[in-house]
Amino acid sequence: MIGQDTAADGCCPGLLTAPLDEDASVELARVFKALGDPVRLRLLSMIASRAGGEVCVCDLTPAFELSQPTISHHLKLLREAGLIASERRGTWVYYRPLPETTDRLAALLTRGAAPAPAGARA
Amino acid sequence: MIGQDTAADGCCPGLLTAPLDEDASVELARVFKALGDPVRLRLLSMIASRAGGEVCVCDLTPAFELSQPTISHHLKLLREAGLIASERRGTWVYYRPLPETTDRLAALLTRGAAPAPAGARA
DNA sequence: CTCTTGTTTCGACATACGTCTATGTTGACG
DNA sequence: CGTCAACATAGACGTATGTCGAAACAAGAG
Repeated sequence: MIGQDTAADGCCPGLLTAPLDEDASVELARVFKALGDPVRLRLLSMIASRAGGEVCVCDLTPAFELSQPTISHHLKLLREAGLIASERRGTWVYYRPLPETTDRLAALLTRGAAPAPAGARA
Repeated sequence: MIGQDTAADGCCPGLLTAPLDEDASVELARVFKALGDPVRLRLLSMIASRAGGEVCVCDLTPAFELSQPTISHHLKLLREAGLIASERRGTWVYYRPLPETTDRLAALLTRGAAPAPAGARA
């Protein structure tokens, strides 16, 4: 839901080398804003550290002193930012990381990155 | 102003491999929150693209359709997040990037980074 | 079908955030 | 000293965000 298909993305040259297009800044800010909360940061971290497997909400909730709806709300924001994905299996919902998005951010924040040389838009 | 000297930082193992300490998440969220606004993202981008030199506010303000105090406010947030630094020279104030912070973020978002193998704290 | 458990959605509310105008502060120049 | 220009700060205002409790939804068990 970020910029996987927005052609005017300007994602690749990196944030630190070119002045960053206005549309791109809006898209990008959406993702950074999703990371701009301690709870969401910890949630993402907990989910991503299980790089192969998934985590169900029932495992995440007790780690915080917050109500279950609040955790669910934060997970929704992370999902809408394209940072995680969810899948329901039986009674439980399992969350897993979407590394492409964090990879993209890491590349953007890396100096002189220019990660995708030729039109590697996919 | 982020975590250059907070010992309980946990900055190094990377966000995606270990569950991320609670204090660290607060510090880190502060930086991401600073990036979670299109205007600040563009400001940082404009400043960082002058990697060697500086930019004065008078060059930044006209690029946006916002009042000068608003730009000043955003610059202050970026400064408090440790992403940029400012220096007054005569009438003008020049801003320059602080790459250490963005480097740190990039490392945190990189999978399997683990840049500091053994207890390389500081 | 009903009941129980896990999860999401819905309103409501307090606080934080982005923006503005007005005012201060700092330095250059007569 | 007075005035002007560049930035910063202060206060105000509307909107967004984080949180909750209550209710709705989904799926398995009896």
